[in-house]
Amino acid sequence: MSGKDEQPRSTIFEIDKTNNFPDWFGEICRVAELADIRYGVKGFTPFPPWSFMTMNNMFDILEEVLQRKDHLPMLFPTVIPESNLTKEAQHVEGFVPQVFWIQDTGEGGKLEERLALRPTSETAIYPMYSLWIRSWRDLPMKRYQRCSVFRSEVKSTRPFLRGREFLWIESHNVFATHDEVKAQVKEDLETTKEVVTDNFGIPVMVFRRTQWDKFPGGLNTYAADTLMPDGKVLQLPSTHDLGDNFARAFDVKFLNENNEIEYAWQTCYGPAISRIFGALISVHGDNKGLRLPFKVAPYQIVVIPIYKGKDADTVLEYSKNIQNNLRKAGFRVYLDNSDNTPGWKYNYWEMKGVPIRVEIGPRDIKDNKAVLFRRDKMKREIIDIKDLKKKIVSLGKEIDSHLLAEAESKFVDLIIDADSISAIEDALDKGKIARIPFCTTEMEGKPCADEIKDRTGGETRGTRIDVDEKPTGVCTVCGKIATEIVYIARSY
RNA sequence: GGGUCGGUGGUCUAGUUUGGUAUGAUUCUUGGUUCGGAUCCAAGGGAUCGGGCGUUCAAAUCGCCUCCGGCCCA
Repeated sequence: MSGKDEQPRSTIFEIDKTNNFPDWFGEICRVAELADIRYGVKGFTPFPPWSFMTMNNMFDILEEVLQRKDHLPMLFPTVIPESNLTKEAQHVEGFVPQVFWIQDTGEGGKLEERLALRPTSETAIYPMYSLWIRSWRDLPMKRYQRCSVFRSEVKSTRPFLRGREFLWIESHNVFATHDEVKAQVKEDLETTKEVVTDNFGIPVMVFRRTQWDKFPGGLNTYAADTLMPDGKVLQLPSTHDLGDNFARAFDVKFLNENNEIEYAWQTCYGPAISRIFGALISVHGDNKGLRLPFKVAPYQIVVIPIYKGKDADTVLEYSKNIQNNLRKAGFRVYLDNSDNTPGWKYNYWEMKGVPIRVEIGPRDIKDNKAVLFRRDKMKREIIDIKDLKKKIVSLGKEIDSHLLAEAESKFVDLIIDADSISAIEDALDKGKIARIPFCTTEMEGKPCADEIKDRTGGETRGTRIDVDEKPTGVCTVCGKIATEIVYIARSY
């Protein structure tokens, strides 16, 4: 055995993410134990610990930001009576086709009124808001709930990206004026940026959606899109200016300072953590598996003890001490003292995406050193054991900013200005996003968007609100004076 | 919603053309061996072949229905 021409017999995970993204996604869900599609009900999947722990960390970060901005948590029932669900006409049209209904109980019992599994909770919450809000002194009311919602999607479902039950936070806010609503929308978009980009390392572009693509029943929808490895965009948190439409439908009124009754103004904001998790693994993952940000990884550090028979006790005890010390310092640490060989453990935890690995062997103990490995760059360094905590703190930050920087690099040269439908198609075929002057995002512009969709497969994502852009010239489709610049992308 | 391919121990898979005792690997359990990039050996466990109905002496295999999944298109 020369040992030189031996190939590794197999790998725990090795798939070309860039050229084979659908396979990559399905396999990583299975191998890393993120979602188990064997449950047997379309669009419903159990989430094992590895994905759920990560999503919980993501929820915690989001809730911390919301609470810092004066939103209070609450929880409503899962079911909504049909009469409430159908109070706002456009909302009905938008959501009822996707509703799961409960109508029976026990053996042959019939409910007097059908109950909907909430597809979103406006129609559950606002009837209660109508009771809870009496005076301008009750406003603003800023509340949110962390829950799952149910939508009978007709499109093909995928774990995390499109499920029929998904995990999210929905924030429902009530104000005395429309100006406050606009300020809340801005705050929500800042929250999105802080949470999704600064904490999860996922860059986004923020759009005001077109009138034909807004939240059913609202005035305007604002949404963040990110870019997936296959060149398609994915909608992440969206926030909605509901105007006073729902207040009128659900009778949410308050007495103002002049003792006059007024309808309230509302917003809602719905970051779907399970979907953001899908984006997170897709954006950061590489051919060897997951690369989880330090801030959200269930285990931030895995300690791998390395020993021959006679060293076992010493090395194990030493490793346990390191684990305890790191835990005391507030890190999430796992010590892998299973029977597998070190090489197996390296591959396994790299596939799982643990950001930092500490290797401890007899040599290191003797020299007061440790081997520190970072998953994002697959690089090792040998450090003094006394510097361990300090190094981990700085390395954790470095990993997260490196993951973000790498993701942002995919946005460079992403946008191509197009002046014709064939130019749009060209751009999309290259995996780019097309930017065009457009007649209008009011309903009158829909035929132009439909034509683009038919001929290029691209969807009109709306107008950017995180950059200032002024149109010149005419609509790329109909030739009327352009009033807006819109972006066209293939999407999920 | 349209099209298409698929479903066989926990996982991956052979077998389906030509109906007749279901193949191999891996995982798992036990014992030993090994441990700085997937140790090796031995023994053991594990499947009413997605579900239902039909054809047949006989169905993983043929037919119909259905559920679930992958991919492509709208």
